Amino acid sequence: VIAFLDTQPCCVGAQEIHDQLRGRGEPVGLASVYRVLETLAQQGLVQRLDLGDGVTRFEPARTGEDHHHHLVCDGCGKVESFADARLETVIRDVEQRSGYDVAAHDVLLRGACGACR
Amino acid sequence: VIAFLDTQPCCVGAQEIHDQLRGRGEPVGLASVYRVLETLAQQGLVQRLDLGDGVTRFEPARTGEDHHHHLVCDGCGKVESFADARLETVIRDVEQRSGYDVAAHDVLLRGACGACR
DNA sequence: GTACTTGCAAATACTTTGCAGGTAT
DNA sequence: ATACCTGCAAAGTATTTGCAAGTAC
Repeated sequence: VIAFLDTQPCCVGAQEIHDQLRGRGEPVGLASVYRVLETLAQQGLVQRLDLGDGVTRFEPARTGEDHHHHLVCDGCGKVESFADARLETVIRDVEQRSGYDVAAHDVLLRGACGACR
Repeated sequence: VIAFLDTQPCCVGAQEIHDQLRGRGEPVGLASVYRVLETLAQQGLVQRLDLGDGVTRFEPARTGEDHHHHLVCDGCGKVESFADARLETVIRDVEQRSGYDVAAHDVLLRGACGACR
């Protein structure tokens, strides 16, 4: 599961991970996938993500260069990612003023993609 | 349901709405609550929100002055809201460059609140 | 009467847990 | 032998849907 996650550029759901691993011959159970993800999430190694479709997704919590956020198309369900340095700066600023010890942040944009407009 | 939502300063879950309405004597069914929320969400009158605990929350999509985002405490589950004008400006900018017709955006910060640190 | 709305109960979908069998030390 | 890990099946939870009864026009 860890090796698979590491090859993923963006977020994936537990069932998707399970199907992919099964597809390549790994006899792993769905419960084990969830258990691994739970452990990794607790340690902050993967980030939990909820895109609003009822499926919890996970992605490696890469530091720095690969940090990104998500754009979801309400029409076709497509998920894209984007990154913006100014956005990160402003968020870091908000975090510092919040009084919280912020462990993670997430920005979600939803709307119609170019094809669905 | 609409009247109740209108009195809510921040997001609430469907079951919570149901319990509250029942508590004040309204004999409404849980399914109807979900149906109303679904309709309102489709029309863009309420915003769907996923805070990561498996419960979908809803809040009135108020224009302008009441627009805010959320801070969730991983320790005690407390949810707070915050607003930041600079953040909105930067997000609007990202939205325009995205190629999407963005209908809604959401920023979620999670970490330890002052008491839980 | 027709069309729409309602609440209940059943169904669905995702996630978590119990447990028996297996592996490593 | 002890402690841990695994997969399957069952349980749990949140949400959606089918349907019969009720309401409005």
